[in-house]
Amino acid sequence: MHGIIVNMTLNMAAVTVDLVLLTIRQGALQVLLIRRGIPPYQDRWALPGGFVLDGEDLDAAAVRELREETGLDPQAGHLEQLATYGTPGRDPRGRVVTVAYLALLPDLPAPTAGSDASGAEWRPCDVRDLAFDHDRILADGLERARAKLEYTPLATAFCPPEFTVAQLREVYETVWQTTLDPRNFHRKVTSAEGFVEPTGNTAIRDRGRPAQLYRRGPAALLHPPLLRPSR
Amino acid sequence: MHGIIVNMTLNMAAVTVDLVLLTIRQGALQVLLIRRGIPPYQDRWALPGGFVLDGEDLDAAAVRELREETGLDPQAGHLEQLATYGTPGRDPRGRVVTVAYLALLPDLPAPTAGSDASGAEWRPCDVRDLAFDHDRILADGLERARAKLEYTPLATAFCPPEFTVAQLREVYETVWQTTLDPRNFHRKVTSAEGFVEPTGNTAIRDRGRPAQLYRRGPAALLHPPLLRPSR
DNA sequence: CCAAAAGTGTTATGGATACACCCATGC
DNA sequence: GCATGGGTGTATCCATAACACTTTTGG
Repeated sequence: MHGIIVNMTLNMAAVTVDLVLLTIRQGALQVLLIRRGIPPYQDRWALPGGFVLDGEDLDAAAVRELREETGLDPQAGHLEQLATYGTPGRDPRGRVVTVAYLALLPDLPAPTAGSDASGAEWRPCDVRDLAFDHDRILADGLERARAKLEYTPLATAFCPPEFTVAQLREVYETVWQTTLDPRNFHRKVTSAEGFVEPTGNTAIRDRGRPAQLYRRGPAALLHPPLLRPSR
Repeated sequence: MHGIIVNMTLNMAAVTVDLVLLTIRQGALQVLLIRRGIPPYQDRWALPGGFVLDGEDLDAAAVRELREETGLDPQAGHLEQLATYGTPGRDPRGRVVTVAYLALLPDLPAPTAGSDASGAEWRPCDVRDLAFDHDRILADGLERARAKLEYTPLATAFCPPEFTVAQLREVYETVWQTTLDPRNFHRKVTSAEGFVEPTGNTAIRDRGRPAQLYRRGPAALLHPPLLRPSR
């Protein structure tokens, strides 16, 4: 049994979590990035992340990093494991295996308040030339987010606790880079079982008819799904 | 820079890959398991797996383990990363982070031929009480497989190079534990762009009309998808 | 009244289901 | 011919897309 432990030490790696934190700000899908202050990849943008601590679960490490970077609870949005990246040489300092997590978050009222890492910034999600293999991780996260909006109610994770159907539609339009018919969208959303629940309140508007406010419903899957056009 | 390496050593973990190898044998969905010969979990069934070698990519480690266990190329079926499990204490010997892979494989003509691990056996996929957290990993793999049959052509990964529509239907019926209308299934499969291609050959049958043989088509996604009944 | 945005009704279309029916083989 | 499984045609239903239309507000 102890022989196994000795063997293990031959194949050890540092384990990190990296976060793809997505939000919708200024009408665009944005990702939280850190400007690296030290080599390797000094002065380059990178996904926030850090080491998994001794005795810490992977999910817990992701939640901790999320809190440190945004001050948010995962409850306010959505956090899930994305994929794991461990190609030798992905980190020039040695063997580092990183477990990437994807988070969908509402636009923060306090912009990056409580942020541990000064130098964190929301950037449009079409950035390139990130540090390490973070271009690839970001691309995988974006594709996962786009796909999940189809068959889950996770678009609500981008919204504040109360939101209008139009706000929810803007989420879909922003993430998918399309336009959707407001009338048909309204019907689909309000008739999909457990997607949204009316709060009874109405939104105040500059002009036009006030909109009903909704909160996220209990459904985990959308029936029927909302499919991307042109597929 | 070297200071970082020193910090890293505080958070090192052994990294393994574990495989959820699924196939359809004797009309049932089965998973390849190993009977453990040593502690911990001696004499318990476990998913096959092993350490990621020095300088070896995660995917490469999964492919290597697949070859060692089944003698198969991933090309014969389908292999993809499933998820990563690193809860402290999941392995009593120390901190072990495992990257799980999911493979869908045709029924092997040579039963476990070329297998490195004697003691490997195909078992019905409803087994319980596996070693470590392998119950959970297997459950995640099964759910992933069931979901993927809906919107990808991966059911063909369970089939030999040439197969009939009825064989393909049996895959769906076995994985989803339902029955499907043979007539409607035939139409959906043959009309879904790029799902299957006729080879021109026909299958020899004991009785009844001979069936056309097909091979897998080039499509990566099914349009339209094949949805599970009763959702 | 007008503009603007929310929300409803209506029709046409395409996929899914259910099932009647025909086809090709072994016996 | 008969049994058996492969494969096609067709009616009905339901979700969608397109869009005319009504409602509710601010100015």
